[in-house]
Amino acid sequence: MTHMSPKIPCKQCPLRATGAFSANTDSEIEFIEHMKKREISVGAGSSILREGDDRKELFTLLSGWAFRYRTLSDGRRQIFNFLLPGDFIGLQHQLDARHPHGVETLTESTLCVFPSDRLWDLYRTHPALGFDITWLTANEELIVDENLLSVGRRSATERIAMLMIHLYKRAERLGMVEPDGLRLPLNQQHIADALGLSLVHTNKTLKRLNAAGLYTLKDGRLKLVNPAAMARLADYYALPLRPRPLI
Amino acid sequence: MTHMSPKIPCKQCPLRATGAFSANTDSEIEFIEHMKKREISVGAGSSILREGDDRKELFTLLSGWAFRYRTLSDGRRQIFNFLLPGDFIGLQHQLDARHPHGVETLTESTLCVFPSDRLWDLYRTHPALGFDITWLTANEELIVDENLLSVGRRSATERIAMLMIHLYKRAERLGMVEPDGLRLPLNQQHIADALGLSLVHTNKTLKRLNAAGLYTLKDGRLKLVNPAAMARLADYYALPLRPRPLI
DNA sequence: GGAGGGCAATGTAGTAAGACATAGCCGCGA
DNA sequence: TCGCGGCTATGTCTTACTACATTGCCCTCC
Repeated sequence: MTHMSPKIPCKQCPLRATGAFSANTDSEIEFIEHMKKREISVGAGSSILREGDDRKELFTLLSGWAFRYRTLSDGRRQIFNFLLPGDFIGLQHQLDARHPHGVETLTESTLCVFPSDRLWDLYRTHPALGFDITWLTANEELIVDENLLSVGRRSATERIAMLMIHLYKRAERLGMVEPDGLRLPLNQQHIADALGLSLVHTNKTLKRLNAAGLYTLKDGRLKLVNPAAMARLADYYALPLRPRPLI
Repeated sequence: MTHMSPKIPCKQCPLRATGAFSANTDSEIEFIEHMKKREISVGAGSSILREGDDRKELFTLLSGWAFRYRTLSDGRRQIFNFLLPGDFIGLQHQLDARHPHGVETLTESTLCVFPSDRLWDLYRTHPALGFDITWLTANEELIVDENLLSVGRRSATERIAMLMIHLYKRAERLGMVEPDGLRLPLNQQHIADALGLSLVHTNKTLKRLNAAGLYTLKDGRLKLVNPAAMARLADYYALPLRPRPLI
């Protein structure tokens, strides 16, 4: 399932070509490339990190979709966030001997793997990269805040509208939206677990939103028919599009 | 309401005396002290940051309680987290021109104020402090994750149990628990807004937990009668007690 | 071609939680 | 001493959401 891939040189990183990420100096990119231990490719539904793991590694999702979650001891699961290319994984690990959450892929994915014991070197020799890592962490927190607002205070309909528009915008920025829509690899159980809803209620609410003509979903391709109405429904406020760091 | 206080030298910071925080070198403490622009004291219910603010400042809560929240345009409010002494405020601001959330005090509080344009200097000249800031950010995210798990997947009873034990443990670590219990400056509306519940339902659930003998709350003093039962109810997992950074 | 698994759709019934209204308590200030 | 505002308490009614059960569709695998 998991296997090593030939290591793509960071200088030719396909993500950097999208324009969504901020530039780095040659020295910084060399450092990242040197720190990058290997690259792995995994299938859909693979576990990258398990809850309670003590693996000391950091990852950058290079391609594919994944999600971060945690389960209660009786099996109830909450998805914290969905991960898209460029997202950084594993920092929480610094806080505890074990990983507080799990990470699982939704599609075939490739990931860059970094040993976490090089992290301190990174801060010491390239403070700008250290700053970038803080940025990425703060950004992740911002998204979780937003999800908490959804789950805590939005209705089921609003939550789904919010999730759709939010994922759509994030993917759009990475150039993942194609003419026939966005390939959305979530099933209804994922949506339910991300939004704190039951599977059945998610299904019914999705149908209602669909019947209202707000979106179409054919063969896993999502199209927002009326993004403005969707955004209004969700009380969505878009952050300005600025290049973001990439490690 | 807000007024400047005489600046406490960081070396004699009362928080450092609690033992809950990790040590810093003299040079680091000098840098922090130099970066600290001023100190402010505010009353209970003061707004430190408003949603949408464009103030470019960072804060450390030196004493008192506060909370971080956001409101939807129709007024529904979600509290993301409660802030205790030592918590760092304002980093999200780096991501956008405006502050995505508000911060309000629950008690009289004092805060250290740092200009955010010194932040880059901090990373450059004291990488270990940069690392600490990442740590604090990741830690905040961890707590929000936990809250999202509560609001998304725990029952009302479990949510309240979780909130109580979580706040209790955090406060305990800072030496804020006194023989007659912990001074808890939240009202039921705060609890409701943090847990995604209505005020009425919060009230009834509190009463039930109280009747079950799990806690007592007299004159704002919280005591956990049976912390183990509370923890079991909440499926609570405590992070190991390690010293944490302080800026 | 049939069995089986993963997923969406739908009906029914039950319940946890919300909405609304009201009342009591307490501290505070005029 | 009275009224007022902030907070907790409680009752009743409603509903959004969950739990459970079933059906149907589309794959894939033998």
